[in-house]
Amino acid sequence: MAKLQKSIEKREALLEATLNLINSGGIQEASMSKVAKLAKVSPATIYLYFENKQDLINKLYLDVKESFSKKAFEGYEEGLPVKKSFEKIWFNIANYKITQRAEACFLSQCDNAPLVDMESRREGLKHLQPLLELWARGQEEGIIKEMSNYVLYAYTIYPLAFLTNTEISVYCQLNKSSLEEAFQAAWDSIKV
Amino acid sequence: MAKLQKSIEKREALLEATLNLINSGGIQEASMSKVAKLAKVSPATIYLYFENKQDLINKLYLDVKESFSKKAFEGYEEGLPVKKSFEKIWFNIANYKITQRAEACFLSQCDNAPLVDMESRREGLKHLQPLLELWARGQEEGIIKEMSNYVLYAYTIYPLAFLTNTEISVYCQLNKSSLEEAFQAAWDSIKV
Amino acid sequence: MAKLQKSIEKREALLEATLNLINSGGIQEASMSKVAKLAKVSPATIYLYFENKQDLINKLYLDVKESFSKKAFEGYEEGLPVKKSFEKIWFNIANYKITQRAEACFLSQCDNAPLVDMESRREGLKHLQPLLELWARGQEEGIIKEMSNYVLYAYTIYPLAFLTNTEISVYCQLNKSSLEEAFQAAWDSIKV
Amino acid sequence: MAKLQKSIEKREALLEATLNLINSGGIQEASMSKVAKLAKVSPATIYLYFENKQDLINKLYLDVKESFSKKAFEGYEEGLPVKKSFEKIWFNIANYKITQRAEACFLSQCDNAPLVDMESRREGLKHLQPLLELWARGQEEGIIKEMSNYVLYAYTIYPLAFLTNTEISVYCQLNKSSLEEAFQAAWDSIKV
DNA sequence: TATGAATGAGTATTCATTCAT
DNA sequence: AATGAATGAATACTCATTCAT
Repeated sequence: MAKLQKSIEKREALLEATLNLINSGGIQEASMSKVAKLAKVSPATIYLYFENKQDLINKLYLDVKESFSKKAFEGYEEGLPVKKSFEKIWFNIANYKITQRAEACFLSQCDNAPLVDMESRREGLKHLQPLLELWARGQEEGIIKEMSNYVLYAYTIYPLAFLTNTEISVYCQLNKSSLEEAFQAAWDSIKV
Repeated sequence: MAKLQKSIEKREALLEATLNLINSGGIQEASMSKVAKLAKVSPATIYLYFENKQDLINKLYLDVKESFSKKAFEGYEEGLPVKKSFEKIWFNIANYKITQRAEACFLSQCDNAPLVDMESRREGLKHLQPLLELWARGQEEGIIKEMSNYVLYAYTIYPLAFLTNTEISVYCQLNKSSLEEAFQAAWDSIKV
Repeated sequence: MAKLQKSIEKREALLEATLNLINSGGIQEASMSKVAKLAKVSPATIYLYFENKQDLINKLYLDVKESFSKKAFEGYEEGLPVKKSFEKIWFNIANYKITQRAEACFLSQCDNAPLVDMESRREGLKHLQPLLELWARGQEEGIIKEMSNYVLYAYTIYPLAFLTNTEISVYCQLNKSSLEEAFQAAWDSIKV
Repeated sequence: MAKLQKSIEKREALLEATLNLINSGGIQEASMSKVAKLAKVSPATIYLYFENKQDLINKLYLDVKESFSKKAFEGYEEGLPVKKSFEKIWFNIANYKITQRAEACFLSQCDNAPLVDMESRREGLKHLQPLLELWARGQEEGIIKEMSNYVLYAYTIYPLAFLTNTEISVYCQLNKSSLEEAFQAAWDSIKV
């Protein structure tokens, strides 16, 4: 009860502290003692919750990745037409990236720098499965180009990482209309 | 002469060593002494060529960014039609990312993690100017959608980073036909 | 009863765990948490049975020393002739060192490194009293050289520590005949 | 010259500091930072001279072992009669153990606790070769009992470790006559 | 009695940087 | 211009011990 609750809270405080530190200064700034200080625990306490630094980062990655996918497929039902479904998912993701900027940036960092180990990476990829299936259906129906999943992803989802990037978002704020624009570009790139 | 030449070579050896170390293990693996060892100089020598570690990385970034832009606009002439020109530049970039994978990955890492300071980042962006002008021309001519440069970039150039990514490229090798496919997607996303 | 029994068992499990850890890796490997884990209790539990780490080691020393002396004087009766008695004790000790190698090695470690505090050391020495008295008798009878107890010990009992040492025993296995040999050497060194 | 000299002195200061710390409190008291402080250098400096802590201790062991053997065989000539030669070596060793008590105790600690790795141990044993050869000669001549080297060592050299032990030497000071006594015991134990 | 969680002080080691030569 | 040696401060991680339950 109270104890378990506190334990969970501490774990989450540690993950959050790590996320924030990595986000603002890269791993180089996310030393275990800084993480501890920010989470208001002793350095030794971290090791009650995580095996070591790599484990802490891996777990953070999986944690964030899961929260991301939950949002991504929120309200998604398999029965709807492909474009409608895709639109739903795309906006879900865009929304996540805009509102949970810290998490989104962290994921980008993980995708482009060797922060996370291969196994966690592979684990993290699984979450996308429903989207891949949707694309397959679109291709069967002749709506979506016959391109590999990687290319489809590169032209529809990946660009969002750029647009919601901390640096970029300063100059290029995504409002409702520019978001519609971006979706149109995404769809145009893959639709037949 | 010989002396100056040697000096230049040493500087380049240092930059290359840094690039390789960062690429294979992130900044965490690129300690000054490792850089020195890999470049076969004394740690103290690095400080004759660079102010400090941050400066070394900034200079490396600018260096790579410049080599990248040189390739990107190689053979590009302003007179040609917009699509032809864009195609030229796009394939140049794709080519660079495929053949100079190390450099490309390093740039991705810099774009997504706080390795490089803001000033260098801004400096690095300048190189894209000709492409932005080309897009402006395309928009005047009514060929390219009226979207911000950021969006145009996100849907045409940025996806290449994903497709040539070390991890991804294992599963998704870009041969001639899939590259054509990818270009088509890029163009479809921004053409009117 | 059952409860007391369990308590005693736990104490012994702790002592045994400590012995094994120290034996295989020195005190450096015998951290309180490792001891706890090996004895299958919580670290905090150790402090119910022992004041602190030093106390744990002291108590272990005294414990082992006592078990050692029990064996050493097993079957020893004061009435028998000096040589016979000495032989009995010597073989008792040799036997202990061979069969209880772990305990023997631990004692050697304690005798040569500052693991145990002075008081426990002094306490441990008391157990030898009967042997010292036997020697005194031997000297009175003119059978044993008039040397200090320390020298007598050094040439009769102490060598056994070397011969049963973990490292040495690999190369030099003590069988019945070599044991006889060794006893002869011991006796020759002190007999008049 | 001056530089090399200073370097050698620093290395020796480190070895000496380690020796003293281990001697007075065991390895547990010989932390790298304490060693550094006692040797009046920065902790980082240790790593310019030794790979890591284990290496530091191994090197110290070999160093001391070498100085020990040098003394042990000082003035020893192969031509002399076996007993004379043995006497020479025995008193050399006794002398070393009495005058260089710190070194002697350290060696004892190494022989009885897992401080030093196996390879260094093996390396250290080589130094005894001349003594083993002397014994072999004594056995050929029918002067020394046909016992294994280990037993011969256990009854002649090893007892010295006990007698010169820090604790023991307080109660049992080895003066000239008691030393003669001890030698006699050693010889009696192995002579035919 | 017994514990899991917690911790400040400590561990071995590496860091970016400087300095005498 | 170039270096090897040096370092204080930092690194990830572990320790012996305590405490609320």
